[in-house]
Amino acid sequence: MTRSRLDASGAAAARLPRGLRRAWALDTSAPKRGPKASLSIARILDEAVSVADAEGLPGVTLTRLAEGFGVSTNALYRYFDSREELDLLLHDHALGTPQAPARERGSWQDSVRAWAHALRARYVAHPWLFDLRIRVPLTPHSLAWLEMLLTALEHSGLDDVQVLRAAALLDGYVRWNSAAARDVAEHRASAVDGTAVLGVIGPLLAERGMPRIAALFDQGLYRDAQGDDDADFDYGLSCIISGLSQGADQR
Amino acid sequence: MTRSRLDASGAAAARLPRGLRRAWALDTSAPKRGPKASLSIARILDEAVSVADAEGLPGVTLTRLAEGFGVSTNALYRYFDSREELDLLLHDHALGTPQAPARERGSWQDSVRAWAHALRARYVAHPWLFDLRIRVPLTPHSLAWLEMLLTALEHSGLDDVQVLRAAALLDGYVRWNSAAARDVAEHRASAVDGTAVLGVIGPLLAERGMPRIAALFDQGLYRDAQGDDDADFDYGLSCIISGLSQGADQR
DNA sequence: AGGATTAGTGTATCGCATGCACAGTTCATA
DNA sequence: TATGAACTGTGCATGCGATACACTAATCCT
Repeated sequence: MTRSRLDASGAAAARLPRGLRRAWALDTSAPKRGPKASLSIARILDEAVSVADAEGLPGVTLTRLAEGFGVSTNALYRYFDSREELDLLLHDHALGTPQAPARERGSWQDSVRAWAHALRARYVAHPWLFDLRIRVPLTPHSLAWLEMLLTALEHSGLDDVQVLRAAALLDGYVRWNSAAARDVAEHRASAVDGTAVLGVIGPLLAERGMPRIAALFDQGLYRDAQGDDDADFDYGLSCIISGLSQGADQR
Repeated sequence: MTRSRLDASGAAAARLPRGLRRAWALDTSAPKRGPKASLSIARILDEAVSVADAEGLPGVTLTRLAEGFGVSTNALYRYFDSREELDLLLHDHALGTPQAPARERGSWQDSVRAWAHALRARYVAHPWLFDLRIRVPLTPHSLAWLEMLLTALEHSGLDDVQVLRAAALLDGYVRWNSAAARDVAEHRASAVDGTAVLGVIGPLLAERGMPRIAALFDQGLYRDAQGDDDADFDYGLSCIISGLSQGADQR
């Protein structure tokens, strides 16, 4: 994979990290000599997604993937340069293409709401996405989702800077909320029996100057809140949208 | 560290994961026989924080810590059971005690704002906290911060369920925003020169059906936004608080 | 004094990413 | 049509981090 494999935009693209080049499909030309590749990055990513969906990200190991394909571990390095790059591609791959641009009819608030629910669905489908530590995902699908959000915000009346901030806020909310919901759900399912934990910590709270949390624990709010994930999500989303609307009005 | 080392609350506490027991200082009694410990979990945590502050979390390695103390790696296992437990304790340790309860005077909105800024300051001081993957931090300091937030929300007029949701929303916002700001800052600083990346990707965006992001890139909004972290943070915070206020009014 | 406890050491293992040299393929060109 | 450059995949080896285990040494209760 030398410079010669780069297409037209190659000159500048050469300065991009390999992962981004691959993510944007900037290395187009297929090799002309040598054996045909038995795999493809796409197949590898599909497999990785399957494994991750089934066993979580820790199950996604180069060794594991290679076994799945019946090749040696190092063979995979023909398709990406490092585990880190694989992670980046995996992230973008699992995120997928956002659904068609928000419907024209309806308020921008509704569009944003729809966007948020759609993105959330992706995270629910691939909860391990949060275990991938992708700092700044300048990848096609990531940005495509952002583009959709910007579209939804187009008639919000917010100025450019505000739109950017709103997008960051909304995107962050969806991700954060989804991650938190997943963590809590897992905790409930796996912990040393969540009840036992609360049973011990609850009483401690009052002793240690945390009466309000203690009260919440007593009321069982920490426990019974389960299943209300959707309602929780909508509540926060409404808050944010309502806050944004107000900001837009005040301009 | 057998059952005999547990204090009064020991019977029930025995079901708690070791890490939580230690975090809540439920194992109080000191050993009566044997050599004196040359270290303490507190010293280890202090050291770990120093290393993490200086070199990031990857620098925090059992080997590294042990070297710092001049003991063997395995000696550390006398103070915690696993790396995972160390991480939990480290998280709680670095979070620290929240400052005194929000001032009495002022609106609840101001209290919340102050709380958010205070927590954010902690994350700015220890950016590696986000690299620690603590799912559900039922630890003293974590809950202490939550308690402060609940205090601030006490006169918000929100009902119990809403307060819990508001707390999750605000807490999540601070964490998410701080993490994102850190990631972007790091990216700008270290990337293959952020400019080069944008220079290549920017033109691609228009070609690939993302005109709005392309426009943002053109305007340099992605680049120039730097340094506005505080303003960005306040904008989002205001949105949320304003949204919460509205919800409270409508009740 | 003696044994139970506990701290710290040394050695070894395991999982995982990864570097390197090499063998086997395939095709463009001389 | 031979020949070698361009490629794919293999085997072997290394390094790092966490962690198990067996052992020595210290300390104190009885």
